[in-house]
Amino acid sequence: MRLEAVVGKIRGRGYKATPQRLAVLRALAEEQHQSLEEIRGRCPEVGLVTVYRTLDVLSEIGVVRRLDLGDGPRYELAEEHHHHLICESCGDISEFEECPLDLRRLGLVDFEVSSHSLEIYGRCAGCR
Amino acid sequence: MRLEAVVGKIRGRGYKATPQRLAVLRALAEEQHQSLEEIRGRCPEVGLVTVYRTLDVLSEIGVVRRLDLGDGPRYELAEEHHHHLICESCGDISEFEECPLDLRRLGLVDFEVSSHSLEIYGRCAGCR
DNA sequence: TCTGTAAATGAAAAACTTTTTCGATTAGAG
DNA sequence: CTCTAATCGAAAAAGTTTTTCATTTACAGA
Repeated sequence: MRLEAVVGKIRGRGYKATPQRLAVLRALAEEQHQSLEEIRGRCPEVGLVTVYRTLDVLSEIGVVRRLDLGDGPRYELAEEHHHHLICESCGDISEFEECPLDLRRLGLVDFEVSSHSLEIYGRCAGCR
Repeated sequence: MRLEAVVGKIRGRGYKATPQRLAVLRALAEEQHQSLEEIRGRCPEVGLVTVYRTLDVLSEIGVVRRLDLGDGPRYELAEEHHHHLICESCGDISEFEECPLDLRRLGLVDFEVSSHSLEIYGRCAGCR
């Protein structure tokens, strides 16, 4: 999703497209699954509180996804659906798009699924 | 896993089976995926710091699993492999054992999988 | 383009959560 | 029964996130 489109989404929800929000968005676009400090490092001109608030707003409108991969919260642009592969040895996080999930197999008759998350833990090639 | 077996595991790793640890274990046995405060409420005689330390020890020896389901850390006895169904409306968490996952489909040639977690979010029957 | 106003910002403080420190206590091996 | 390393609890420290509030600003409407 281009920045322009996100700006439209922000305004459409009655929020303002401030320079700070754009700076955070640009920071998020540089790399997926960043911690708060990593994001901050990419837009040091934005105050800490504003980064927190911006991530809240962007999550609320569905532009950002908050992750919990075991080591504190991480954030990423919610572009395409994907999952994470986490190396427990070096901490490296990578992504994969294929979703090896067959929800029909579960037979969730009374539950209306809106999303799911899948994380795979193990040792990456480099660490083996 | 019976309490007795866990005690053996604790001692086998060089840790001591203290009354506080047993109290935390009993609290964990009462309900899955509890928050720290819920656990504390079930064993108020154990100091806060000791609960944290006990959860660390029990996680280290594989008796406890720490979860991140979006609302702060939760802990549960790592008995059988299972996943979570989270209602985004009322916050209710339930479990399911069937694992609708086919890891072979992913073709993770260089990654040695040790575990995985899967969470399904949506609206439960009662909230629809 | 200008204006008015609700929304947003930043800094400081508050509120929470988790970890560290350290002196006192205790499980459990011998 | 004794001894000692492990553990405990309370207080303090450290770290994280939220709230408060006075000031600034985006942007809709004139």
